[in-house]
Amino acid sequence: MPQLSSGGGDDLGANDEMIAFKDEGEQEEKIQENAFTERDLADLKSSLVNESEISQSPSAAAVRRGQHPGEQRGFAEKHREHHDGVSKHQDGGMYKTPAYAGYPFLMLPDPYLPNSSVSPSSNKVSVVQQSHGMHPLSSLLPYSNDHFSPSPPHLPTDMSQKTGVHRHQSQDLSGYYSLPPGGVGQISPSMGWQSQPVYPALTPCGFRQPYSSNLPGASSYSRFPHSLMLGHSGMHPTGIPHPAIVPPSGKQEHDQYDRGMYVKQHMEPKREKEPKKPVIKKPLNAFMLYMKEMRAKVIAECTLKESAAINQILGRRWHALTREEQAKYYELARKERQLHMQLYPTWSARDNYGKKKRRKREKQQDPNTDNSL
DNA sequence: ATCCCTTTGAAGGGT
DNA sequence: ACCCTTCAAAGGGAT
Repeated sequence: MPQLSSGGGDDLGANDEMIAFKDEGEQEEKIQENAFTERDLADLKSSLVNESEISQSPSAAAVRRGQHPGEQRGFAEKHREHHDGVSKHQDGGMYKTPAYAGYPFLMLPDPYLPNSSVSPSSNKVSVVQQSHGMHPLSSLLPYSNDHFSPSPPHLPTDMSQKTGVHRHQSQDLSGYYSLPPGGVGQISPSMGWQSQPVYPALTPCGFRQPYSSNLPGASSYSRFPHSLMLGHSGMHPTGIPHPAIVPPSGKQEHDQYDRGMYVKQHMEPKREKEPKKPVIKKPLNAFMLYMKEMRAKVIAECTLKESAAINQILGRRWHALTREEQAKYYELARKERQLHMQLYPTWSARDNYGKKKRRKREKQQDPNTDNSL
């Protein structure tokens, strides 16, 4: 699929090309597992937490994707092939599912808005956040805007008016991202959810539920904290506020749920403290975008809270997605990278190295004792 | 208060 | 080209 830029297309983003899945090799055995018995399902249900290696889901995914002969190829090839077959119909069945109850991109900082100058040289971008602004990328997705339209209570709906910025949702996205013509439109979900039963069939979550059902649930939906959707106090050196910019204090994701709260927390404390350089975070990859979107749904379905467990589910669901479904997120991620690159041309992922301490590095050193030398 | 966990993908550096 | 490491989100749990 061309526009996924297997090198071609745009030279901005790194190839979204999908390297073969880590567990792609497992698919051999998965083929044997095609006879996925109910007993397996039962086992899975009871031991999903640990069975990420067992990868039933990938097998399930294999079953779904296995409709095509060349199932064991790398994902890039799969994508390529799939996009050859795409563009049949645009009804986007999958997107109609309530699972996509609105996409975070619908609310974005001005830099992402059509009329906002994305050019790094412009400082005129309003810092005020739009509540019902439409992300240019959102046009990529059939997510109905009205899923998000009832603007969250904590986000004043007239904010856009304050900014004096009007957005033209109908404007051509490619204009903002310098995308190759047709790059956007080519993403067309075709297969829809008809083949979705894999996971949902298992259980809504296919997961053991260690928690009682007193979860925030629906409230989680109202705060879709996409990195691109909410404003921050972070400011790009150019003056352009960008969600990727996080105040040195970090923890942006927790604060951004409620802008009011965010402001409150950041107005008084250490005002005169030397303004350390804001951290520009990495653009989200396809899976991260998918997680952001689906996390709330999984939480609601599975009454889970632990992100580690949720992420396991999301990881399996990710593999269970059809190529078309995944392609949507790959494309979004590609555009995020493009935008990120436009906003912060000099930024490097390396800039954030060491910001998270060392984490598991030493952990990995432990098991293998050869590091002891 | 900080780090871990857990997932996939992107990116950078080393070989 | 390939391999390894780190980070991106998330939030409960552990330290």
